[in-house]
Amino acid sequence: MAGRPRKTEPDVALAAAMNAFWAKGYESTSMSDLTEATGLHKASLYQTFGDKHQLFVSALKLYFARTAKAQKDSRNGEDNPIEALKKSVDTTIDQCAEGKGCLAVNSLIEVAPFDDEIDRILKQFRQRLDKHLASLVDEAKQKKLVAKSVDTKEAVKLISVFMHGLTANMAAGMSVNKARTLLHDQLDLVLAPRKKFRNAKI
Amino acid sequence: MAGRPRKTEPDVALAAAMNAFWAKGYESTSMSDLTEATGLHKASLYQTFGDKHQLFVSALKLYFARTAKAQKDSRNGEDNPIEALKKSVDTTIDQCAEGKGCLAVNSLIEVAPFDDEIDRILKQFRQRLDKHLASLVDEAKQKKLVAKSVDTKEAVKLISVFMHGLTANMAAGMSVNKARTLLHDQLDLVLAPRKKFRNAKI
DNA sequence: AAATACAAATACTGATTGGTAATTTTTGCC
DNA sequence: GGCAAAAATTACCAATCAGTATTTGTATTT
Repeated sequence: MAGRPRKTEPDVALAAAMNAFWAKGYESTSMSDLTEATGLHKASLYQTFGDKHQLFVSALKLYFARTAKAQKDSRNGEDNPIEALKKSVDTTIDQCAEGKGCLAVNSLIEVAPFDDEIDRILKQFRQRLDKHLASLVDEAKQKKLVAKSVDTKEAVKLISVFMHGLTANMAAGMSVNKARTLLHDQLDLVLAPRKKFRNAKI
Repeated sequence: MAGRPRKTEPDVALAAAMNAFWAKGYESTSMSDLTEATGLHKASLYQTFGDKHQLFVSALKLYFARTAKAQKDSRNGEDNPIEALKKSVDTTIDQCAEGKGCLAVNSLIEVAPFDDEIDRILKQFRQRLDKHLASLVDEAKQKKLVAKSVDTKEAVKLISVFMHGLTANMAAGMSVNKARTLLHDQLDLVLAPRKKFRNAKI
């Protein structure tokens, strides 16, 4: 019933592995990188988490759990759904600082195209985030903070795709400030009603 | 002065290598993948292009040369700068079809963070594309197709970052049609003048 | 104290990686 | 035909990869 005590709790090791994958991507993170990051020996990692791919799946799921929690928290004590939306996307941006980008977007490009399981997980993740944004936009429409002429689904897609682009740029060094400024411009554009410019033939 | 004839011209082999990197990324494309793609043996590749990294640099530069040419061509016989801009970004989207995404954006995430040379090349590339878009926006403003209240630099950034997001999604399977629709929505939003919604506290 | 349970740690595997050295083949020129 | 140039080809290298089998160490339970 008892045995040698763990030197590191599995969830702590998993968080460390997640950060390693986040920093270097899936392929480039070797098992030896992971042992260094977690402090666990290779054999222990296999014992605890299965192979490298299973470990990556677990790391992704942890990332999503944390992100989802951050999203929920950003709603706390915030009546204005627009402000809540702003806080929500801002925390996402903050999370991508230090040249790491977003683990989900990084994986979207690096591994999803060749890995059905990861592709499925990421798709589900994006859907959940989009749903969250959509509910905030809808609430804003109900409270007349956003014109009802704004198409919720379109608006959400324009925001989330833009954020994917931002995190891609942040992975390559775009500053948090620059990203936040652009994101706010985009929000302003998407959520404000617009009139067509009379000469524009777009 | 003469020797055994090449079985494949270097530029043909380079194009094949570029496609291989495009399809699988830098790390995941092994030398053996490259020999298969180019038809050249490993030693010949090293002889002709240097090591894997130099070959990747050459492949990136080819990608940029082709993209730049496509941009220029999209201007041919097009008076309206807005239409030219649309054609220009549309060709970029077309190029990213079939789940490959954009080689530049893929590399931005996968290799730029750990490779100063690639980072430099990609940065230069983005600057050149942004400049091209900016000149079209400016021309549109001069011809009163776009309101002069539109900030050119901001507009360009909102378009190009959005496109990065689009190509990331296309790498993971977003259809060309969906991407094009969203991109046109974004262009419409960015280039049309806007009025603030009175209740919006964004 | 002995048995049991469980994790750490070491040592190892075969396959694949990027990269080279040596050799063979095919051409043009004298 | 023979020489020289250049590319193709084969054979090879050390290092690293993901993954595993085995042993050692440390706790609880009886």
